[in-house]
Amino acid sequence: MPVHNADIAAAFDEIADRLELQSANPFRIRAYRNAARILLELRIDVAAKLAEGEELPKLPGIGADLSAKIREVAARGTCALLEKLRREMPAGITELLKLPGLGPTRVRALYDALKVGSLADLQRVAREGRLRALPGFGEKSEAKVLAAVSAHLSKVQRFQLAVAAQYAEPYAQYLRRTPGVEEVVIAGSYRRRKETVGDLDFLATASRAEPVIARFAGYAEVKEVIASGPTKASVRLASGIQADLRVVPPESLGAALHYFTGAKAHNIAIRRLAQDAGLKVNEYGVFRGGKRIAGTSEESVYASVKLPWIPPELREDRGEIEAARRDELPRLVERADLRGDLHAHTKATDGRASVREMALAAKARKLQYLAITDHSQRQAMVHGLDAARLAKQADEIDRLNGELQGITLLKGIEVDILDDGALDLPDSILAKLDLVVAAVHSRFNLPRARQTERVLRALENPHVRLLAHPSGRLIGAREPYEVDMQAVIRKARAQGVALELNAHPHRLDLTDVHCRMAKDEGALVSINSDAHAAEGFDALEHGIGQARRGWLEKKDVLNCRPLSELRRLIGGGARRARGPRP
DNA sequence: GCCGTTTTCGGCCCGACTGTTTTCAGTCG
Repeated sequence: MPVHNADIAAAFDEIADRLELQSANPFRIRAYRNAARILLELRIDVAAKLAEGEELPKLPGIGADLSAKIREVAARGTCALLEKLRREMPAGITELLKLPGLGPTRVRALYDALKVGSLADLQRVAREGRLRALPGFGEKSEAKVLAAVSAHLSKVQRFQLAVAAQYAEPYAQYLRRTPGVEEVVIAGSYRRRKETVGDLDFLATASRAEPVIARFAGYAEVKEVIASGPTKASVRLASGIQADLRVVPPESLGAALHYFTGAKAHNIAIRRLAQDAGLKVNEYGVFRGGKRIAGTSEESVYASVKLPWIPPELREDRGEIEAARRDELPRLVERADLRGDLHAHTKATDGRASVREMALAAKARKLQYLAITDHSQRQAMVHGLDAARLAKQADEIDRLNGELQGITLLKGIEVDILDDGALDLPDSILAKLDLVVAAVHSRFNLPRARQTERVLRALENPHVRLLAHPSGRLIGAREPYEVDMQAVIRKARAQGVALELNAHPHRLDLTDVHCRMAKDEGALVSINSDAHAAEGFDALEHGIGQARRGWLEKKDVLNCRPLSELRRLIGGGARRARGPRP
C-alpha cells in the first residue's frame, strides 16, 4: 500500500484529535495540525521521495521530531505515538469530534462519565436521556447532540463550488435588498474559489446590524436558525448547506473581508506579522494600541504589514506572503485571457449539440478557436469514433471552417489510453489530426506503478499533445487513480505535451496543487471545458478559478496563446523537434 | 512541538455566541 501525503496528514490529524482529548499542550496540538495541512498541500510525494533515498526538504513548522514521525508514517503507515494513543481511547471516539457542538472537553466528559466511544454509543445514551444529567450538559444539548448524530449519519458534507453558487448568489441578492445594507459579499472558501465549500460565509456592512440579521434568518430557504446574536447569525438551509452571516460597520469592510475570507492559516500568518510590528489585526480593523490605523479596504490591511494586496485564491499560506514580500506575486490568469478551448464533444458521441452549434456557442463566448475532440471507438457506450466516422467529421470541420467567421475549428480526438498505454486509434489516423488528446477512461484501479507506466507510455506517442483530466477523479464521487503525478508532469514537459485542467465542476482535474507542480516543472496547462453542449463552455470560469488557486499566469496556459502560436506548439512531431518547447 | 540579529526559554491570533455557569467555559470560525 503506497502511503500518500494525505495518509500522513490523516495520521497527524488523528494524533492532534487524540492529544486534544487528553488536554495536551494546545501548541503541541497545533504543531500536528499545521504539519497535516502542510503535507496535504505539498507538491512532492513524501513517501516516494524518501523511498528513493532523498531527504525531506526543510519545511516551516516541521522540526526534528515531526520529520522523524513523517519518515515513520511514510514507511509503516502509522507511528508509535499514534499506536499508543489509539490504545488509550476507543477507535470511534475521534468521529465524535466532528459533530457540531462537541469539542474535546465534552467528548472527554462523555467518555469518562458514560463510556461513550462511538457515534452509536452517543446516540444510545442521548436517547436514554442520560446526557442531560452530565455537568455542562442539559436538555438542549442532549437534543442538539441527537440531531447532530442523525445529520452526521445522513452525511451532508462539502458542496461543489458550482453547486454552492446556486444557493449563495440568490441569497446574497436577497440580502442586498435589505434597507440600510451597503455591501454584501460572499467570503470564506467561496471567495477563494476552493473546489468545494463546507458552508457559506456572508459578510454585510450596515450601520445597524439587526435588520440584516432578521432578514437573513427570515429567508424562505432557512430550515433552522443555529445561532443568532447582535452581529452574527448561522442558519441551515433546506439544501443542508450552512450559512453564516456577519455584519460589521461600513468602515470595517476591508478588515472584515480579509478576516472572513481566510484561509485561517493565511490570517494567522498575517496577524503574526502585525504583532511583530506592534499592531493588532481583527475583523474591525488594524490597531496600534487603542488607535485604529487601517481596515476600511483590504489593501489598507495588507499595507499595514507592508504587503501588496494578495488575491483571495492565493490566501492559503502556501508561500503567497513570502512572494508578496518579494513583490513576486503571480499575475493570475483571467477568463478574458483564454483564446480557445481544446476539449469539446458533439452529438457524434456523447455530446448534445452539432459541430456547428458548438462552434457558434464557443464564438459567442469570445473564443477564437475550438478543438472538436469526440471520444474514440473504445468508448462503445457513447458510440466512439472509428477512423471512418472521424474522417467524415473532419470533412464537416473543413466545410465549417470555410463558412464560419471569427472562430476556427481544430480537428481533434479524445483518444482512449488502452490498458497497456497504447492508443485506441492507429498513428496513421492520429497523424491527420490537428490535436490528439489522450485520456484514461478505464482500469482506474491499476497499481500505481503500472498506472504510471501506462500513462507515461501514452505520453511517448509523438502525436499526443494534451493529456485530459490527468487524475481521473470526480469530486466527491470517485477518487483519483493511483499515479505518480510528478513523473507524469515531467514526462509531459519533456515531450512537449500540455496537461489539461478540465474545468467541468465535477472534475477540476488537475487540482490546484498539481497546477502549481506543473508550473514549477515548466509544463503547460490547458484550461478546457470538456463541453458536451453549448452551455458547457460556461464551465471555463470554474477552470480559471482552479488555475488561479494553482498560481497559473497567462504564460503558463496553452490556450491563452493566439491560434498561430498554438498551431506551432501542437504541430506534428517532426516540426516539434525543431521548434521551441512550451 | 516549533522557533529565535531582541530570546535556546517562553512565547505561540482573535473575537462572538450558546448554554448553563451565577461569572464563564466550551465551541466555532
